[in-house]
Amino acid sequence: MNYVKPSVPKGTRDFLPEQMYRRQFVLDIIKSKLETYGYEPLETPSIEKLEVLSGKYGEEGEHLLFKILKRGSSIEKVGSELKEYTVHRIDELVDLGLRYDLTVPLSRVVAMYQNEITLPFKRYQIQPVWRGDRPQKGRYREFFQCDADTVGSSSMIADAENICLIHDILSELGFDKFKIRINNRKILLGIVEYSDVDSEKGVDICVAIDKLDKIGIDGVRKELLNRNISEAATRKILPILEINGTNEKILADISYILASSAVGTQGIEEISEILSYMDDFGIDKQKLTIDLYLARGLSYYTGPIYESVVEEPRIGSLTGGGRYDELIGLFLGQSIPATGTTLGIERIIDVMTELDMIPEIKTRTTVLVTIFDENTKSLSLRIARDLRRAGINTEVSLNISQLKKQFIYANKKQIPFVVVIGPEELEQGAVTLKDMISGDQERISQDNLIHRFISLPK
RNA sequence: GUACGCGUAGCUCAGUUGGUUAGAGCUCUGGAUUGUGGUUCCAGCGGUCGCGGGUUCGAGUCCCGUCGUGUACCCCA
Repeated sequence: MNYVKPSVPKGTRDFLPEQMYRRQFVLDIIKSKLETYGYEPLETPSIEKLEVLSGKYGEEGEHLLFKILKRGSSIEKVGSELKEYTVHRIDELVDLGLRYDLTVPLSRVVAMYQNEITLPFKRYQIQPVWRGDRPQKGRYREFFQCDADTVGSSSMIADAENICLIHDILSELGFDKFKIRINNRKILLGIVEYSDVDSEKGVDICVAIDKLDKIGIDGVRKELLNRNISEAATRKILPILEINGTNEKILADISYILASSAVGTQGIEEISEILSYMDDFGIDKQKLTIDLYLARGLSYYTGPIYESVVEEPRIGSLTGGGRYDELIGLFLGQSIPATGTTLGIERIIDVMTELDMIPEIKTRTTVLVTIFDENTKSLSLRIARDLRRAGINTEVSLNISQLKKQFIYANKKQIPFVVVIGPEELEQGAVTLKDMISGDQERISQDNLIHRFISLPK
């Protein structure tokens, strides 16, 4: 027989029940923490008009956008009427794209529903996004993100809250060796000003210095020169990357260097304001590091930026975010300040799995009610009904087979209790309850069965 | 887009300088045990060696191509 060899597209995955329990464990913690901060849920479509997505993610991001071919008559016209067809404009073939992140859809929503939304608007959103790059460790083409954003406030309290939220979530999930790296795009602008380079080269400088961790100071030097940054500018930039010490010292040093840059100075003030709020929120200072070379890729950030990393295993950042005061303006004509963070759900799950931080759950079913034969079937179903009405997660055997088979099933799924109702039990008005973990079993009255489970700890 | 690695049973893999009929563990099915799983023992099912071509008396093994997959770069969660 001919059959299709089953497979899923590159970089996508199925989540079987066992994996779903792991995901739910993580997501449940994240959701409840989000709600303690007053963030509210939002969902948006998987597909967006291309004009909404385009031009928001920089050149590289544009490249990774999944674009969707027109469908129905518009694409048939292209395919059927002509044997050969030259595409003159991309929008002849394509007018939609798959969601690339959750920030742009949020911005669109805010711009569209101004009358329904009360500012400041704090929302969270947990949905898949798509990127057309090559999968590798911790990278997929379809993956879930969780974003928490505050729209409509330029207060640094909002930024501090975001950072605090990340700290709380990572702690609650069981991470202790993580760092939150903080910087400010305004400081980076200040550095560009200070180095007397054309402002167009600013992006190149940021991309180069962002790699410090990976390629070291000499690597950055080469990278800068490769990107046609002058020797003189490079000499001014590199010493800034070597600033280290406590957060206070770093701020003092950089503010001395950038004293003549208004924007740089403002960036520094914002960071120290955030740090003071973090103190009020009771966040361990050891977890926060100011990294003057942190740039982050997305082009829409305008102010404080931050990401969190774990030392082991090396997998890149777990979360990333920042302030984007101009993005919503692209949909509105007037700017609305906003700041937010993205939690990389997949990476968090991958890391927690690797570090064995997620309890293994094979099933949430508490009890399997077996069926002995045709005569006892009805009673088994009634017992299952009673258990379910009492709120006990109950599975009932669907096939009448040897008890052995039914026990094997319970064992495989790690269902902790099995109820047997055979001819003897039927006659006595009893059931046999077996504890699959200890192996103990006892015969109890049908009335007592439910009480037995209700007294169990969940 | 660039570079490198890997494709052998459902899964994880072994397979010598190219040489008879391609192996193991796990899984699965049946039995030892017709009212009881997880341990043990016995038996069994399961392979176009990714695909196509080439070299050779002979290819799982060597060469070329192709597809899939993984890793690194770029970039990013």
